[in-house]
Amino acid sequence: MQDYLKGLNKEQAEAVTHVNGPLMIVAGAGSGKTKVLTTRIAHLMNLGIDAFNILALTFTNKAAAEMKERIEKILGNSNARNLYIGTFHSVFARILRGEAHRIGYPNSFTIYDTDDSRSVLKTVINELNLDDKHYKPNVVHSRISQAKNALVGPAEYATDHYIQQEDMRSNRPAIAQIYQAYAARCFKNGAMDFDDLLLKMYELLQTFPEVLHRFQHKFKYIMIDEYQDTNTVQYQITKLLAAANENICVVGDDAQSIYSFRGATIENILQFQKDYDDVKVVKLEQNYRSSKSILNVANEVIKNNKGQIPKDLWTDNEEGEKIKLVRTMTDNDEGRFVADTIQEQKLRNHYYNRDFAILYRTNAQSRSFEESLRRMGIAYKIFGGVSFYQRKEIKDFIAYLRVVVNTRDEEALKRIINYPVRGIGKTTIEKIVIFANEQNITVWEVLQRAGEFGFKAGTLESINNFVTMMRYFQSMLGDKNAYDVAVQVGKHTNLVKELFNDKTVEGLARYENVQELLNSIKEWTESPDSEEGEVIEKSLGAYLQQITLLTDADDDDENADVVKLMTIHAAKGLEFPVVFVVGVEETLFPSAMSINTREELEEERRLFYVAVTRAKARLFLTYANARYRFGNLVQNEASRFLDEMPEQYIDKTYAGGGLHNKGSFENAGSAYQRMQRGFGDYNDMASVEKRYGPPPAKKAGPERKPVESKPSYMPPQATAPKVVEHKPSADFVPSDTSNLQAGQKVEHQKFGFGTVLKLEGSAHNPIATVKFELNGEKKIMLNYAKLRIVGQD
DNA sequence: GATTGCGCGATTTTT
DNA sequence: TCGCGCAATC
Repeated sequence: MQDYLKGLNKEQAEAVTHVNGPLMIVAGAGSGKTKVLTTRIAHLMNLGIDAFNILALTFTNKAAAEMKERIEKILGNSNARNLYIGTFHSVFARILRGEAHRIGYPNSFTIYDTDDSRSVLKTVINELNLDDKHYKPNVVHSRISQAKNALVGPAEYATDHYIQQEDMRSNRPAIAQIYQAYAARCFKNGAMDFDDLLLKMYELLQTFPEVLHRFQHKFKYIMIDEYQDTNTVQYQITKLLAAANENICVVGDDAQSIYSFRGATIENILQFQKDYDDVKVVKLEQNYRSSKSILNVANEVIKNNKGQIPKDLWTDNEEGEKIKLVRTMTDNDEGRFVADTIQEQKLRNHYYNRDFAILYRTNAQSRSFEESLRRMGIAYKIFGGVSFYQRKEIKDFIAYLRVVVNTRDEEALKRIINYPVRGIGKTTIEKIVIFANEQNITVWEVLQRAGEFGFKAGTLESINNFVTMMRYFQSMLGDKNAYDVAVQVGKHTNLVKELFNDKTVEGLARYENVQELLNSIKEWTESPDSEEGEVIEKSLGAYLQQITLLTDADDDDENADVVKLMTIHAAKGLEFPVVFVVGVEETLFPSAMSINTREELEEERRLFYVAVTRAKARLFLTYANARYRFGNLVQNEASRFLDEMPEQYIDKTYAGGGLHNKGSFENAGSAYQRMQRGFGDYNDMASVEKRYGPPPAKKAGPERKPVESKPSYMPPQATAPKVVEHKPSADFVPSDTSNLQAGQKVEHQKFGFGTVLKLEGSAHNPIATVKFELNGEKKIMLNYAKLRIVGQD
């Protein structure tokens, strides 16, 4: 027997050693699923199966990276490098990078993230003369996304009776039309959104049998993690790929299916046994993660869901601590309680920050925990906030790179055409877009042939300069790597300089972020290629596609000693010694949006199950009597899920308000009684306010320090004054600036003293660039702003 | 072109 | 309450 098989229990070993033919692993929470998957891959390779022939699909990049790492460890060599392991999206993006031309996209197609998609939708909605207040881009987007994930194209969408009825009912009959226009625009832009990565992959395999055969032959062994969360497209693609060899292994747990909003259907896992003959089914039912108390509570709650695959999850672990159920007065008290408890647990049980996780239903709940943790000086990190790549300055920079790689990308082109300012104004851009639409050519083509469209001489010159610059960047693509191109872009566009000259607090942060971006491109460029066989492309195009699929959860630094804050969704697949599940209240968890049907409610319950089963040793569930929502205090009841938990594993506590409630578990009895009575006299808002004071304090001033210095996860910046105030001289009289010269010293009423660097713009609309002593470089329109000429420099 | 001030809507969850 | 889009000013 191989060494690596020794640490497995009977069922795990059974799953690992099943080599050929379909295999379904029903893996309960904490049952060693990742171990089985990685060991199985190692086993396959040990049997002589080539790494190039193995495909493993996961739901996060992080899960993929972890798998790779663990396989390498088992094998003791780096053969794992050649495995195709990744998320559905990233693996398909990589394949499409070689094949997209077949379906009319450039191979260097752009990947649109959610923001890009919404922005294109907004454009399209306006072009159709529809009201974007009524056809809200995000509503429309989710509708289109659902359709794509269910393999429903624009044509079918428009004719499907049921879909049309739904749209009529919500009074949005034009969604079909928008869908059609949106798809056409994305295509014209040479861009795919997240859903397209799946949809176009499917179309590719459907339309080109030779491509299908090639990949069927290549991926002789297919493994899919979190199968319960696959949607229709994903299901169909894997079915196509697996059809030739039927060596497909899926791992899932129907009790942890929490992505139906993304089109995932639990049917896929239930269907699996019907799709193939002789499906081997292995159930992993021993939990190695959690204490008995925790597991029993989870099991008991999930029993309230109907139609589960029968399984009996058990553990040999100790009974452990009871689950602490804690009620607080407000969300701020909840934050304080959690921070206090973390501090106390660190002292009492010698935990590190990294042993704690705070899990919530919605991202918006993180605020009170951030504040209390910061106040206690406990380092933390929020996962799933605004990603680094979503920041404006980063998106601007990346937009240049995107256009360089794919000139069809109108979305990016519009973003940068006049940024930094180069005299191609709003009106000009509107004209350009109209020309492009009229002639059915791309915006870039209009720019290239600008001479034919009768622009004014000045405008034409600006356009031509822009085109020349972009062509210069493009000319480097062939022989320069991603980093070199990016550096040139930064230089020639003045982007970097512009940010450098902005000396405000935000300006500095933006400059640092762009530097950070350049560093990351460099790092990526220099990271090792695959040793043999496929060389991982280090082109700019490959880089851009890659980063769009990154989320900030992916760059988790395991070693960082920080408390982790994230949504329950983001916590799936992770485990922590001590877990706080917070905000366990009606309307929040279960969410008010999800209590209308049994299906929705059951998904919320599964989510609760996922949350509870993340904990290894200690679990705290907290909920607040009232919380601030949009500025007012709103009352909530305890979540119904709490009633479903077996009492004998629960320790109920009331952690009152204020800072002096440490170790208040002693008064559990009376608190419990008060809870039973529904908190009697604290039940009205007036007394809550009276006792706990007015709404939360204003954000602290500029002294607020981020706990971590990494730019991508800085807590929200306090708003520092944008302009360093200048008090105009008493004798301030605006000068006649018609003969202003570069080099002259001037005073501005608000910006203070500065030196004129250059003059541009037309005679009737002159613009001066002035470098102010206190506020950096500004462009000043002389027609409006008043400058006093102080003298020669 | 850039800044400021006002009014309004927002909270599910993610690749 | 907060952040964003839009209109009004410099």
